[in-house]
Amino acid sequence: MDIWKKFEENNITHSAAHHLLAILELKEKRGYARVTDVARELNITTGSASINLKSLKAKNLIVEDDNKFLALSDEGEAVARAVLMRKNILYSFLANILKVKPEQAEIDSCKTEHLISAETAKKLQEFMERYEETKGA
Amino acid sequence: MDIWKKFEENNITHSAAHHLLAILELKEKRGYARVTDVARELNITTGSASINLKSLKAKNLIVEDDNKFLALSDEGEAVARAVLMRKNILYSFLANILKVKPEQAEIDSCKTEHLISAETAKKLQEFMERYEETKGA
DNA sequence: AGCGAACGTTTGACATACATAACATTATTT
DNA sequence: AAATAATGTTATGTATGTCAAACGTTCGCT
Repeated sequence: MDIWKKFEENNITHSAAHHLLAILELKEKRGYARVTDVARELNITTGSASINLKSLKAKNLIVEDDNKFLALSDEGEAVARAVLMRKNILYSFLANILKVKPEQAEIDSCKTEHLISAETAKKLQEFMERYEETKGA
Repeated sequence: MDIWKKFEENNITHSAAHHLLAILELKEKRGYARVTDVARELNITTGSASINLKSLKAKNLIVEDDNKFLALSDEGEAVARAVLMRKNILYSFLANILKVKPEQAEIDSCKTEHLISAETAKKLQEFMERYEETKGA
């Protein structure tokens, strides 16, 4: 019933996913992530980032130390890595198999990375493995 | 720059797409579509439908006759049919090629139908045609 | 110590998209 | 014609997500 409404029923919104990804990337790239860093990374104002990150803290996806440095919780990191993996699978399928132009493949995989189900992601990956094999090195 | 922000930059929102699809379906199935019919089809209140449809009228995707019967404009129909086509391509790829469970394929294709680019849709379709051929009837 | 920059939060505004509920209008039914 | 039902619109409220601008705190430099 009401399959179309499931669009709203995501564990995570597109915006939230990218806040988590920003922290993941910042931590790996620079070792730390603050509100300002996330805002710069996402090219939004610190006001927006502050509010958005607050709700992610409330959901226990992000933790903050006494110096206001941000980190992903275990759950947050799991979510971020899952999204990242899906995006990579999608991008790879679009760019390498369908031969969609890199720029467009980037956009399309970014738009859908947080929306596809675990089942679809898994089956797409398996499909690509078989496909590469068949194509034969 | 800011590829992740392109999520918002769609011609049409998920919600709007389904309002158009509802009208398309109602017209084909019953010959007419009013605010109430759309609300029932989408399982939202008539209040919400009224407001949502108003903005689609403002964008000239929907026209209304003097009896408040709704129809898609040429542009609205083009948008609706494009979305429908993408959904069918996606569903077919997920269900028939990846063997994603029908229920899940339905959900995933519905979530992404309005997000994938024309290029990706076209190339996915071509890929499937080649794939079916290769599989050879 | 004090000044200014950087940082973070809060406020108020806007846009989308949903809900309820009250209200007006139009149709049906007796 | 009057009562009831169906239809449609218009508040009002919620939630997300953006902005700009004001505010306070904290940090660094002189």
